[in-house]
Amino acid sequence: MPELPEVEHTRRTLEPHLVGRTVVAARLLRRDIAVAPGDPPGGFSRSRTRRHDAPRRLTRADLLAGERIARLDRRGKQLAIVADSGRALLVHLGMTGHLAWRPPGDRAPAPPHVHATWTLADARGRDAGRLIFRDPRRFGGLWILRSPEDLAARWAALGPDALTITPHDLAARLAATRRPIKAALLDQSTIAGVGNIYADESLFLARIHPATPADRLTADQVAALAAAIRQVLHESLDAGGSTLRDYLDATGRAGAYQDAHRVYGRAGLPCPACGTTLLALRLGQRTTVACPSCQPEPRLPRAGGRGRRVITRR
DNA sequence: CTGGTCTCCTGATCGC
DNA sequence: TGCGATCAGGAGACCA
Repeated sequence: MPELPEVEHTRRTLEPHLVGRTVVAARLLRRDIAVAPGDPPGGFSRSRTRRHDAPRRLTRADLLAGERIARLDRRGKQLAIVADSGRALLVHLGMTGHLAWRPPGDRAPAPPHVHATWTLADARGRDAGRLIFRDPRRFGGLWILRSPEDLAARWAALGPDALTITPHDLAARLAATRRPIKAALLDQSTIAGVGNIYADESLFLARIHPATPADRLTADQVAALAAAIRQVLHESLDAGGSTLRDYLDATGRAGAYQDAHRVYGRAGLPCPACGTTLLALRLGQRTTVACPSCQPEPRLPRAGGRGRRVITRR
């Protein structure tokens, strides 16, 4: 669900309620949403072949119980809750994950699919509410990190953050791959934070066809794309993110950027720039919407004289 | 190595 | 109204 703007907006709405607070109790209601050091890659329950591996035991401190929260960091779509001790919890929201802060004395019944909760206290030990992690579809999860080095190691696998991407950095990443630009943008090791919505929105603004091989973009196109990515992400952040179905920030408010989408979810409707009917394509297993007029198909030399269609119309 | 496909899971929506 | 098929904002595993 959430891409960079939604995660960053969650971070900002969570920050005043978490930083400086102490976790007095943590509850993990489903062990299989947490990944600890020593668990198989991706989590003990997330790999079919290793499904039956025994989970490692978790300590109270692994879930930050007894720890004071120093700050909230974000890289791409990942949010890190970092304690004074250097321990951290890395949160992936996946498609339907949600972090919510509930005030002290909140009596609302717990919704279904809550997988973890943290009880907070302020510096004087008074009740400071609770943090709740909910994720119906369970594509998200928690990564337990025991040191700043653990966090640095995980983030080393991510590309540069999309919110501040420069043409220079983007060009370097894109030159290394022949995949369609849309697929490259969705790969978090290329650039961190762009998902299906903002990939389509950025490519439209930059007037680039989503099937264009990444290494064939001109310098001008890469510069336009970097600017478009930053623009779209900032616009969305200013609007509190996009709420298609599930997304709410940490205080329960929906975003408004879905009303400003130029192409995402608008196949069959007129292009906002030229009026041509927007087309839906299937690219990298993901629905992709583009304007056939504003984003013309790249002219490619046919390797060996045999053309191969990269795009399938739906 | 690279890049394409499958899969994990729940729930909303649509067509019949 | 009921029911099955299809589709979702992500990303790791697996395969050629």
